[in-house]
Amino acid sequence: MDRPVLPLLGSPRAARADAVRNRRQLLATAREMLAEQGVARLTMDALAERAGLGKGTVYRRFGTRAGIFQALIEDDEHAFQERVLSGPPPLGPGAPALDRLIAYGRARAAFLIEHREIVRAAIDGRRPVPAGTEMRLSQMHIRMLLTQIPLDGADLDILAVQLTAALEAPLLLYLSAADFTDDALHTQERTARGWQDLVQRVCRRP
Amino acid sequence: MDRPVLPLLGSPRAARADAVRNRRQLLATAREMLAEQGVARLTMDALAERAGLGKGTVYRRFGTRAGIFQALIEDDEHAFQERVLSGPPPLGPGAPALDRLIAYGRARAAFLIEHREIVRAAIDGRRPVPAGTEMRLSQMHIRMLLTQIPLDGADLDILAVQLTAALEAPLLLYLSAADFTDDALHTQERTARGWQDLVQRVCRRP
DNA sequence: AGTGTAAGCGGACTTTCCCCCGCTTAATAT
DNA sequence: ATATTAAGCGGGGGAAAGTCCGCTTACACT
Repeated sequence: MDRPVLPLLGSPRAARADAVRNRRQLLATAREMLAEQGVARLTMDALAERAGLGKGTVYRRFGTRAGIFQALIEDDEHAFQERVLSGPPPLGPGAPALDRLIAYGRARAAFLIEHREIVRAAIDGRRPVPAGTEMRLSQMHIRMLLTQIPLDGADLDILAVQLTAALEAPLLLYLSAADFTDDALHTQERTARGWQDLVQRVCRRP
Repeated sequence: MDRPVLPLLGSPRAARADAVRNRRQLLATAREMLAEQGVARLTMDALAERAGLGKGTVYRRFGTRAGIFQALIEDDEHAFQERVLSGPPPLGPGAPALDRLIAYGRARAAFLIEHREIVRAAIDGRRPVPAGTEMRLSQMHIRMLLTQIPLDGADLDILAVQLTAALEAPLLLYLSAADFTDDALHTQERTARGWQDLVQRVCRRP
């Protein structure tokens, strides 16, 4: 019997059990090594060996070294998105869109500072401002909120990209600089205030 | 190009002739290889060999692989900054600050698209080099223009960082995506319009 | 259960980045 | 001119990223 030529959308194939297991194992091991030895010691070879797997498997699962850190962040990001999508206002639904936008910036700044070690490692090897998938979620959320605010004649797609970058830029700049330790909270707060000021300016009517 | 070192405050020493010569030689060779063989073939070893110099010299001059691309951009950037600082209005001095800001965004977008190949290579770099120098100039200029616009109670440093990132984000996002070729001008124009809209919103009075 | 097959796995191999450090040389002082 | 010295130079080498491809195995369909 001929097998279906095109699998229907969303069912290309179930992920194999060993693949899922190995992915989990690698992420867990990566977190251990990160906590114990810091970012620098987390090499692909060391990770593979400590996880008891082959190097090829690490690459199959994450593609690049930066991919590991992105995966780690996305992992944590799930809980964060949960709060954003269905938590209490003003972050979650129920508050005016502008308030949610401001709250989102504040929460996002806190999130990035809280995970600064991993974030730093993730941007260390890749794109400066737009940093992969994590940013895509931010962008989508911001765009969604923007649709609920009257902004005559604005290009929402561009505006969402601009605002997402504007939100993260001060933090990424800070994290890119070497030796951040003490004034993290100060940067976080200043970023949050700057964000609030920016979106209020952008969204107010003339 | 001469090194952009500030000779003002107690210059410790003049740059050595051979150092300057080698730097020029390396940049020229890098441009050749870039044009002939594309980005991927431009390795530190290959560059050194073709330039007839040692690997150590390449590393000494540019620090990292990404540093080469940054140096190439800065080279071109010099002419650009010339126009910005002392060219005709509205880009150069003489026009209202808001108009200059808008003109700057448009010119910057054109510049980045024009040099898209190199910019892309610089983005792909592995590690942050001395600093994102290219961006710093943008930031300083934008901040300078902002001081000439009444913006009550804004944190100018943060705002400059935010706007710089907002300006470049759409372009960098586009350049990060693989296979850009045809719709470059479209992206450029859309970015320029988006920038104009953004700064007008930010700078208008309530 | 048996079987076909696509996906996953592993680890040796290649590439290339970046560091190191003894030797050389240009700029300056005597 | 000669001596001094700090900066520059070179290329070997370690280390880690990323690739390749034959072997293995989980899953789906009889």
